[in-house]
Amino acid sequence: MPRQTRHDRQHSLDQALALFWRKGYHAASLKDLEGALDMRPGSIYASFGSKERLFGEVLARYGRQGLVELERTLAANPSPLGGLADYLRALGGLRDTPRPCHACLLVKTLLELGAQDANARLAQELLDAMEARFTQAFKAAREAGELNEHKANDHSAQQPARLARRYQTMVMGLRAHAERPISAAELHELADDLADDLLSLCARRH
Amino acid sequence: MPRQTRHDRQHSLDQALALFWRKGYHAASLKDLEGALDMRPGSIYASFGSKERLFGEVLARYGRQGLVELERTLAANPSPLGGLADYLRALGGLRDTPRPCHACLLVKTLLELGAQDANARLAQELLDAMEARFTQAFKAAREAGELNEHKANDHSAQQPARLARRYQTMVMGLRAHAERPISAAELHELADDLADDLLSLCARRH
DNA sequence: CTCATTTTTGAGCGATCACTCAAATCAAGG
DNA sequence: CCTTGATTTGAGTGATCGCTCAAAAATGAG
Repeated sequence: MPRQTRHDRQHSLDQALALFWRKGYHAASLKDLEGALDMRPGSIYASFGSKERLFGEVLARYGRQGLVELERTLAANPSPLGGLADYLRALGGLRDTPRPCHACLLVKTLLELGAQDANARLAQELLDAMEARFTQAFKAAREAGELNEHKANDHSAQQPARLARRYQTMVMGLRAHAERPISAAELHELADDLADDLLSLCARRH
Repeated sequence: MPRQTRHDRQHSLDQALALFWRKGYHAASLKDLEGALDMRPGSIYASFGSKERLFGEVLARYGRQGLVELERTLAANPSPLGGLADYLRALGGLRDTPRPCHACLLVKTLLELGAQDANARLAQELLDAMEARFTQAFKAAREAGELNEHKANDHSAQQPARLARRYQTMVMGLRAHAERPISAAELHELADDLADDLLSLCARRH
């Protein structure tokens, strides 16, 4: 039988993720990858095909992890709307712990590579998946009676899909903001304010 | 006296802006710039010093234009809060007319270059200037009695500076969203919803 | 026109880019 | 142990990167 590989694929992907997340796709060179993965070019190409395909795998992994994290946060709160507020508040902690980067890799990729690139399209699909999960949560919130009922008709801005889009706008804006050199406390304040706004807008009295 | 230059500096900067805005800093090569500016390398370097410094001038120009546009929108509405809502709604038109890119160049730059880069720091300063202008507008709104008074004390989320930060979060998120392949109508809907949320949050009854 | 001065040109610089492949290395089977 | 076959290596590929500079072109003064 063939010898077993020296490198763990998942671990390599995590190392590549940290590098791409920090430096962006173009600025991360193969020399950088050699260092991050502790692999020589030949091994990298044997394992992943090309820088572009490696980045695609990294994106998919990142997106999957993000969805899992969202799912965990939502599951921890019996109230769907409360769960969404919790998720926003949790993003306020982005600067509490060291990270490769504070902004969302999917948004970074979408902005850096432009809408034509194959990996940017993958990033878009993953953002769509997040938005779909947000929509599902807002639907659950409506069914739980957590939304302002007199506004929740089919033509109002309180539709779950439209709420989800605004919610994602807040998440994207918050994470872009997190990349600016503001303090951890300021970021928490911003995230908490946004969470309060969400609750205020959805559940305010009529 | 010396011969006059064949190229208009401002026009060259506009061409460079379109290129950098569309492709990003790293992906825009000097070959691309030669085409966009209709100048050969020697002329480009004689005029602008380096790709990095040229990009810095482009950023400064973009930031100045953005501030002017904000000022114009705010001046067109006697109500400060209404002006801020108008500015959000106007961003909903980003997909109505062809553009090099729909996202904000300052955010693109901040995310692509990382917080250490000199030009990323310039982008941050320009974002700060925008946020400062937002704060000024919210202060004017408070003085005009357009904010929910019982919440506008010094420790509340209704402080102009905190409102401005949330407002900028919405703008950044909206413009990042604009880079996704959504229709012009959807983008208008999102922008209008965000504008309504802003009015709802600031001026809702108490 | 000639001259003086400045701008513009573009071939070409060294460095680095993503990537290849023949050879060396290593693990498992016999 | 040796053989087998997949894995790993790293020097080297051509292409492109940002950039330079001596020469050519262009302008205004006299």
